[in-house]
Amino acid sequence: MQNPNVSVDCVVFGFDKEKLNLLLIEQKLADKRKVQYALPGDLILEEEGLDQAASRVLKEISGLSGIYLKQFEAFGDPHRVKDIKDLEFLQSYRENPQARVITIGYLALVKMEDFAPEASSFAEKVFWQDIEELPSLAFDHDHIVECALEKLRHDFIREKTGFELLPERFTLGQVQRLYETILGKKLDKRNFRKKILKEELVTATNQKQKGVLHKPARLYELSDLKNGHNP
Amino acid sequence: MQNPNVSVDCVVFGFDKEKLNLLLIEQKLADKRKVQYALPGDLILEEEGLDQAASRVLKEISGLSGIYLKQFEAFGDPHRVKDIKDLEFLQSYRENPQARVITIGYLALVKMEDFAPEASSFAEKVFWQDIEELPSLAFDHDHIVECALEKLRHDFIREKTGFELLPERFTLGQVQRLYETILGKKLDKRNFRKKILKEELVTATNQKQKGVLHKPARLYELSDLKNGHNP
DNA sequence: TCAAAAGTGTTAAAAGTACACCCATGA
DNA sequence: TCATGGGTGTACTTTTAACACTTTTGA
Repeated sequence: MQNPNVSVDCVVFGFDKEKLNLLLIEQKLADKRKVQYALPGDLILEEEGLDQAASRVLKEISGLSGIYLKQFEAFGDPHRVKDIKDLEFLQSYRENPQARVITIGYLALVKMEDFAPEASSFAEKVFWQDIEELPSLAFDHDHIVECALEKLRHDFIREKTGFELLPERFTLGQVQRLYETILGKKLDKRNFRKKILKEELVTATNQKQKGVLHKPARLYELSDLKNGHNP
Repeated sequence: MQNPNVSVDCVVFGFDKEKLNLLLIEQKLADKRKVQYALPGDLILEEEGLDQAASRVLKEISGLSGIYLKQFEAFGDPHRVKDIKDLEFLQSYRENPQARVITIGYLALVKMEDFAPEASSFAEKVFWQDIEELPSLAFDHDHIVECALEKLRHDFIREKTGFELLPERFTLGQVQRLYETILGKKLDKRNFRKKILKEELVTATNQKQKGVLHKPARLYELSDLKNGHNP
């Protein structure tokens, strides 16, 4: 049974070696000529925890599972539903379409290639969207995404996290590009390398890249240390 | 009209020049021989935002207003209500005593002397309690308080906040004791002074303490800078 | 004259920042 | 032979951490 007043919304960022993308759904609307984009999210069930709800909802809507979602903020503006389109959508899919809903925002960051979303439930489509080119979203989802991005960058800087976005073996250049993508700014190559090697989160292997049209880079892997305590 | 599923709980820390205290209520129970302590908190109203609800609830229960409350986390374990006493309490004060409630935690830090709480609503008493000697609390409030403390310390370290806890004019020793109280550890006097003076958040006055039984300290006040953009 | 907190500098280590050239590869 | 990203070191600045003695007051 659904709780009519509390939902979760999942802000799932995907990294594809170059850009940050956001997982969005296209809502199924009665009038097929209209389109509306939104975050994957839905009401929680009476008997589940919030974290659990976030995982379930994400899976039901997009097919994605095994993603570590972290709660980041609750949104409870009484007028979160801003648009006539939002109301139409709610009328199709909610027992109490006019009930006030407080939503709990969840955040994740994944390797895009590992997750191929497939639409189901009330999602017509599910897809990755470059965050530089986001469309306007339903409800207050624009605002939720903004808050999530801020939180992501803030956390990224101080936790030594994010290596799970890289392939099993990776070059330091790839790591640097990951950091640059997420933080949205350029970093100095030599200083970056010095720092990351000192932290000993990565270990050099004897392998090198092949088939690249430049000097092949040494491949690294996660140190055992770091491999141990990922969330 | 109350929303049966969403509440706010306020974790209000008070600083009294020496110790950190927590604002607690003693719940009114039908059986007067039983006592139960809890955070000030209640269901939100259908037409109010979350921040608004937190302020209202705190005021209704404790009489305190004008406190800057910041959301820090949502708690939604389906079995948050752990105790028979909790149920008794809910039966007295809630229309749907068995409804599942998700609560949004709010955090504040104030100068204790500025706020003299007065119990009303379902609070028998409201009082400041030294956080070193907290009793066990109702629902999952122990857990909420733990999370709040962690958040408080984390934020305190990096935002240059907390000066609002000091008197209008204060000594650097007082500032240091404030930091030590909140962070829960000793700091080096010389390094602390160097740092705080460099940041230029405080300005020396020509006044000195009087009537103290040691060398009187110079008094400082907030710089105009800092006075401007407090939340 | 004593107790109690105020006040004050130096040094060493660590961390951060800026910066420019050669290298190995496949096309 | 060229375009491309890989790879490397040094000098400077800033930040942090450790540490001990003298001063002023009221009791």
